[in-house]
Formats: sequence, structure tokens, C-alpha cells
Amino acid sequence: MAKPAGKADGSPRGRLSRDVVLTTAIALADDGGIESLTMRRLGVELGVEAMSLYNHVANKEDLLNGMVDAIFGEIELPSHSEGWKTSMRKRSVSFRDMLSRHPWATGLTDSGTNPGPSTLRHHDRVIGTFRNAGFSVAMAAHAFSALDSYIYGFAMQEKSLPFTTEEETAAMAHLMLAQLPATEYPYLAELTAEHVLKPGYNYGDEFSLGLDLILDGLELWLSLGGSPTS
Amino acid sequence: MAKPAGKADGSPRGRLSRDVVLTTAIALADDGGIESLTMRRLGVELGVEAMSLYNHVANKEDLLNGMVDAIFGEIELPSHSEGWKTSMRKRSVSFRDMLSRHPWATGLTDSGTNPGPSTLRHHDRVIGTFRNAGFSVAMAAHAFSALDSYIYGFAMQEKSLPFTTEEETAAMAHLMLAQLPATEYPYLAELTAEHVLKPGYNYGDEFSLGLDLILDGLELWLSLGGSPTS
DNA sequence: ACCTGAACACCGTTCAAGT
DNA sequence: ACCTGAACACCGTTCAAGT
Repeated sequence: MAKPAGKADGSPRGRLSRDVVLTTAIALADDGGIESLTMRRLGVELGVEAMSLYNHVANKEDLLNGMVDAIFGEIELPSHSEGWKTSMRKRSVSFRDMLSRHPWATGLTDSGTNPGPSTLRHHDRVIGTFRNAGFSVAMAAHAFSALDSYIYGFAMQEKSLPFTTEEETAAMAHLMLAQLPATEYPYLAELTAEHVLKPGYNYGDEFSLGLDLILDGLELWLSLGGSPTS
Repeated sequence: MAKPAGKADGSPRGRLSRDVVLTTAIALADDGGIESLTMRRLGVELGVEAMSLYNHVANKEDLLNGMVDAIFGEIELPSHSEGWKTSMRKRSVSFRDMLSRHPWATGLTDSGTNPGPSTLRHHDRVIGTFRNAGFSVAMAAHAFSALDSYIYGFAMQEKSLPFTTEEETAAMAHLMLAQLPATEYPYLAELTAEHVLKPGYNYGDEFSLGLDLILDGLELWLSLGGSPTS
């Protein structure tokens, strides 16, 4: 047995590269959560010893940075051609969808220190869309910050919910309602009973409301010729 | 040497309790980041073996949940008495300040699964303030989601920035500008040069703008008698 | 140029044993 | 009731050695 040589799923090994390392790592994190992504397990998945990975990534931090930049490439970029508002709306929805597909990325702070090319291109296009729509540099910065803070934060809250499907939600809400001292937390109990337990409730639907709140506010800023601090 | 018995800072040991475990863990995470918080290191800090901690917390997840609930107690709760908008503004600023003091908490998803009493009280008071101001149950849920998504997301973006002081910011911006291919990312370069490098720039100042954007939008919703979906 | 095997310095957590 | 010591099954990463 000179070479066991084969991936976890039985397929032949093929040449290792940074790209397949990143792609496999993303799939692993998508399936089992970020805590299931270890260098050793990633090695197994690729039919290789963990130490071989260091030929393609500098270390685990570099791996994570590479993964984040890769998924930024999945975001639908905005363009001025269809109007900044609808374009930015599409891009925001696409951004959130991406974070839903890769919830492990939401808590990752790393990309801030040295963003990759996909991240830079995304940011450049977002800012450029605001600028071409008539936003000043400062206003574009404000708009970018407000919008992306909301998207990131929404994705994080969504990730932290202990339910996803409508059935799970209902079951969980009933459980919480039973445990919750309703006299101590009356408003929370009310919201759970009358809003969360309503048929068809889905937390994800809240996204549009907050998004439009911000986009409408930005539109108003623009029409008034600038934000309070220009 | 029957008993070395003493904390890392030399002070006497005293009785261990869940409270001192949580408080010490928070201090450790504040100082060295969440990755410096290990059961063993926490034990050293408390002058105790790591295994002793398991008498006061079920496991590390329970420790983290307890930490998150403890810091939720630091948020200034809103009340209807001074008007929902100014009250909610104060509470939002207090929330962000809390997350700035404890950046490790921003990425923690755990509290969603079983929130502690401080977290529940905070949520109840926030929702209650909206309700008492005339928001419907559904609108209160929307407002809560939009506002807290923004606050969480802003804290996360702030945490991921590789600089904090104005000097650091300027140094970092100059470095980035030098490395950035300006022809490929013209808008990013423009924003860095003309906005970030302006004297007095501080990313934290962006918080108020986005916050007021959302609060003003909520006020408009309220005055119109409901959001698009009631 | 790329991969491996053994080793190092860590983790969280268990369990029986002590007081 | 609380704390300890040893052990187990893991981590990320190094380094010399192989091809």
C-alpha cells in the first residue's frame, strides 16, 4: 500500500491547489459549521495530510481570509445603469443570501485587516454606485456604513435564531412561551404569542422592511442635497 | 507546600462562585480577546485548577452564554417616560458602547438559543417602549429587528477595522492607499483619500448617522399609522 | 515543488480520588 | 460540596525527511 491516495468521498485525488483547498473548506464550513473546519479534517476531505495544506495557505487565518474573499465573489454587484436604488436593493438581497448560505462568515472579523480582490471590487462598486447617483464622498461613506451594518447585523441575528423552518419556529415559540414568566416579560410574551406564532411568520421576511427603511432614508438624504453633516 | 492558593495577580483566592467566574472571564476576554479565554487560563487567573470551574459552569458554552447575559445587564434600559425616540436613542448608544467594551461578544451567536434574564429583560423593555409609544405588535417587531441589526452590524464592522485611534487610522489609510491599485478601485481610493484621511475622521462617528436614519424612518412609519405590512 | 511522519505545545472535558 | 491529578481525544503548527 504505497498510496491510499483518495478523497473522503472516494473520488480520485487530483492536484491540490489554493482554489480547491478554499472551495473544499467552504463546503465543509457550510455543512458542519465553522467549528467542524479543522486543518486535519480538511486534509481528510482532500485525501491529503493536514500538513500538505500549508503549501497552499500560510496558516488557518489565511485560509479563513481566503474563504471570506471567495464568497464575496458570489455577491451580485450593483451598477448605476438600472438606478442606484433598485440596483443597491438587489445587491443587498444578494449579500444577505450569500451570508445565509455561509453563516460561518458572519462572525468573521478577519477580512477587515487585509481584504482580497473580490472584497475590494465589491466595495468599490458599491461606493461607485452611490457616487454616480450623486452622493458626495462623505454621504457615500455614510450610506455604505449604514447599509452594510444592517445587512451584517441582520444576518447575525438570523444565524443566532434556534429555528429556521416555520414548523421549528412554531415549536420553539410555544416552548419559549411556556417557559417565559409572562408577568415578568409581558411584551416579549405578547410579541411571541401574537407575532411569531402567527401562521406564515418567518424572521427572514423582516429583512425587506429594514432594508427599505434605510434605502428610503438615503433617498431622502439625496433629495435634500446631503445628510446633516453633508 | 500544601496550598499555593492564590490568584494570578497575587491576591488571595476567596470563594469561587459563578459570578466571579463570569466576571473574571469577561475581563480576560476584554483584555486579550476571546481566543485568549481558555478554561485553563481562566483557572490560573482565579488561582484554581481548570477543572474546578466545572463546578460553576456546565461547560464552555455555558460560560460564554453567562458572559453574554452579564454584559447585557450593562445596557441602559429604555423607558417610555422621556419619549420613545430619545429613550431608544440613548439605549442604542449604550448598546453600542457595551459592544465596544466587549468586542468579543459581537460575533457570539449563543445567546439566541437560551437567553438569560438580563437579555430577556432588555428585550422586553425595548419592545415595551415601542408598544407604549403606539407601535403595533408587528411594527414593534420590525422596529426591534431593524434597529438591533444595525447596532450589531455596526459593532461588528467597527471591530473588524484594523485601527482605532486617529493616528492609526491615518497610518493605515496611507498604507492602504499606497498598496491599492487606484485604477482598479477608483472609488475606494477616492473615499480613502478624501474621507478617511480627512483630519478628525473617526469611523465611530458614523454610528449616529445610521441610527438617526433608522429612528427617523420609524417615526415616519408611526406617524403614517403603520409600516407597509401593518 | 510538493507531501509526509513525528513531535510540540496547546485545547475542552471525563472521571476517580481526595478533603 | 468543592477541588485536584491524571488521562483522553482532540487542536494548529514546526521541522526534518522523503519523492
